[in-house]
Amino acid sequence: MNDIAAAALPHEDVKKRCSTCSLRHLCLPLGLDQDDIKRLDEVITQRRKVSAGQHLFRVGDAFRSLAAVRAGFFKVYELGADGREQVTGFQTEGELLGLDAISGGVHRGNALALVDAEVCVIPFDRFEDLLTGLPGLQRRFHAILSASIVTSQTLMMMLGTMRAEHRLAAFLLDLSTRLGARGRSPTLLQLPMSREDIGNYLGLKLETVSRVFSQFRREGLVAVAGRAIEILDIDRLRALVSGVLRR
Amino acid sequence: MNDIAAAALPHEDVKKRCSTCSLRHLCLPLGLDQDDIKRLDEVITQRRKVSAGQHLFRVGDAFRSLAAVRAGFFKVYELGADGREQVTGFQTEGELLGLDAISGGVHRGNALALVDAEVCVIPFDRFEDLLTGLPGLQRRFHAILSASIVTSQTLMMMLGTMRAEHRLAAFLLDLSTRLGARGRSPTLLQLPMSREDIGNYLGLKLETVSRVFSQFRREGLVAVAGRAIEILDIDRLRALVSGVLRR
DNA sequence: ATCTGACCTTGACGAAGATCAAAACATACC
DNA sequence: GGTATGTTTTGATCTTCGTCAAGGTCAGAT
Repeated sequence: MNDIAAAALPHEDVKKRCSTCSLRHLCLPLGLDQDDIKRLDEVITQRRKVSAGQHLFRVGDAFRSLAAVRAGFFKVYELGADGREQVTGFQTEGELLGLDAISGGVHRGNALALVDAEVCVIPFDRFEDLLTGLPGLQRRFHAILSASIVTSQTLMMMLGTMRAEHRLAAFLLDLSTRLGARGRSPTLLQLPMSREDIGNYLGLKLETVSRVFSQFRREGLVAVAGRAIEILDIDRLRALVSGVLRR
Repeated sequence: MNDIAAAALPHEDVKKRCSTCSLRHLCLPLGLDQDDIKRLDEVITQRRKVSAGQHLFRVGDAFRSLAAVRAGFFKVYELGADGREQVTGFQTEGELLGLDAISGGVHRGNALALVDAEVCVIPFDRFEDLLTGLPGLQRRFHAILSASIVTSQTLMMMLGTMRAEHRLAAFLLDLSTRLGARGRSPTLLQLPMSREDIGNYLGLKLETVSRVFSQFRREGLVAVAGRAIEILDIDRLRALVSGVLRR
């Protein structure tokens, strides 16, 4: 292979650019102009595949890069002093992993691929350097960090004030919205996580999650077939979350 | 008054600079060199007093500035669709308010002064401009945002997995640490918030908070006199949180 | 085809914490 | 001082969810 051939971008690489990525309206590049995205392309050059059941990172791993989910689904969870597990989030396409490790330089959670997944690697040092020259990207990054705080607070609200049925309803609606924004069906959900993972995320036991699913099924809110969930009455689910329906 | 006199900084203003602020080792300036802090001083020029019982901002207020708590104590809380309240945090000296409003441009929570308080106003546009020229400050700001995510996740863990006594113990220890870092007694706590606020923060009812306080008192962990709390056995409190003491 | 293991559902029971109620206590205001 | 008002403590009871246990379903391995 001669130099010119080596310099030419193989087909693979073209697809790996933010500029042409199908997720660019959801991910980091949202709202940036073409020039800024080109600069991003120079920094985000690496992709990494993570098979289902594999960890992308674990607690204590040194933090060098953020990861943007390109495909698949991750769960991020922490282990308490005595082994209690708390799932802090489920991340999918266009969402960032590792934000909590920026302070401290060490990963605080474990990121496990629930299905075969792929992430774009964002070397953080180079990324921070890039930010100083690109005010648009800086604003976008701060917005992402801030949105991540908002997400946590919403979950805190759920854990602190809601009953089991409200939590599960809110969970399904959130998932529905996020999948819808990614061009998937907002009513036909193929859950990548187990009842136990859901319960852990919502502060419930898996039996309770299962019971509430059954209750929703009896009430005609959803159809349940294992991890395949169909939302049948989204308005009533919404009413449940906003507390209009007390029972 | 002549020009020179006008240009000279009145005594008041000298005290209002980050460079000389007694909280600079806790607040935004942490880890910055003198030159960077001087640049901060140019942007953070305004202070605002907030009396006990007053709001610094409310849900829906336009977001223009972050606020750094200079003195006093705030509670930040959100109201759910049906009026459920969830306290998302208690902020004191050196801590920032309004981070969750960066994305969205609108405040997500209500910030209420629990005692007479004062904040330094950080106009966000000018602050973001400043960041692009000061990599050190940028790193510090990202660390603060990231740390805020970590704090939320810690609380999520508490709400999701811990029992009432563990939550209250963790709350007291957190407060003790933060007050200690601010040169106050880490064992003699004067709580600025009501039992209801504490309960709301921890996902408990005020009666439960009161009962757990009484239980701790009977067990010799703390002395309780209304809102004045003395931690008597910090080691046992710590053991409780880390799950060593199951009962 | 059947065995195996992981995951899900359902039931019975118990415990933690919420709710309801009343009294004690503190604080500010006449 | 005495009264009104808000906060905290404590008790009795009820609800929700967790725990324990058994059985069912499904996919992949043998």
